[in-house]
Amino acid sequence: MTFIDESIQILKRESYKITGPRRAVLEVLAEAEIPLSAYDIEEHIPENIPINVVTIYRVLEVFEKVGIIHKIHTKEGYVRCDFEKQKGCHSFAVCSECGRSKEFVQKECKLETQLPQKLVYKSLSHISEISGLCKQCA
Amino acid sequence: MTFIDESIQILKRESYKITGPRRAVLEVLAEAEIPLSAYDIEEHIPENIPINVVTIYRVLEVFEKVGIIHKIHTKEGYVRCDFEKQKGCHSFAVCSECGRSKEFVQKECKLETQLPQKLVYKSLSHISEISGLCKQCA
DNA sequence: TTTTAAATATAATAATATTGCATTTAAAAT
DNA sequence: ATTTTAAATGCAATATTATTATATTTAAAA
Ligand SMILES: [Mn+2]
Ligand SMILES: [Mn+2]
Ligand SMILES: [Zn+2]
Ligand SMILES: [Zn+2]
Repeated sequence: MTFIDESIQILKRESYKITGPRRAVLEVLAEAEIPLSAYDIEEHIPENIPINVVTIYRVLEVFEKVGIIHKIHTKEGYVRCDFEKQKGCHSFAVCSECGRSKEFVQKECKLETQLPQKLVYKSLSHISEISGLCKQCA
Repeated sequence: MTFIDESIQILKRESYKITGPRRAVLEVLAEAEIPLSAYDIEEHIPENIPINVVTIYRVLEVFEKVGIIHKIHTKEGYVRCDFEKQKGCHSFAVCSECGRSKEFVQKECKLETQLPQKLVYKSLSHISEISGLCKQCA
């Protein structure tokens, strides 16, 4: 199952329409090697079928909501979800130089359980990103 | 030792000048309850001694570099460092509603050691933020 | 007090994000 | 197939956030 096919399946299940702009953004993200911003994506869309950047912002909002993309905070961009790692903690290793990133699952994520009780935050979600140099940039 | 005094000490040790704008930003951050952006900080500076927002950007850059503030990625703002927790992993619990955040140390942060070897990222640093609702917002 | 590199202010520009509204369209209903 | 309609998009305007270049000021050392 490809990223695009699985994403379309999820969008349909969540009652979102499969539109040209959404397909186009999926195709860009499917090929991307690094996190992309809305404007980055706009630049990667084929010139013959341009898509307004406002639409891209709205598409990304939906994609993130249904869980087919992740925001990489240390690079201010989005990457496709690695669906094989869907069950875990959605942690990322991000190259501080070029931005290449890989999702990985922590066998035993103690983060939420180690949250001191006195902070009284009722945990809802968490992000973990490790920055470093990838093979190419090292 | 207050946040301001300890920060000034660190800035001097790193050979940065102690200027009016830097003191003013320290004072704002010392009082802040939530992460503040450069423009947020500008608004909190006393009207009689306004500071250009460009300067605030540059001040924040220095402050982050010397380790007296942290960027909260889930809220796009900065908070003062809790120096008592300097040795740990600089993890944060952040209220998704109001932004109130608290630094905390994971007794045993396995994040970097659990990074799969095949990712070949040579780890340099990492961020961990837990989102949830604080006492007031819950 | 003088000197000087560092820091700041100002102005301009760039980059990123949001809003309201008219128009188009995917998908369901007929 | 055709019609229907809520959802999605395009467009224009605006808002917000961030960066750059350069002249001026200033903290701290000499
Ligand atoms: Mn994931
Ligand atoms: Mn810290
Ligand atoms: Zn790299
Ligand atoms: Zn709160």
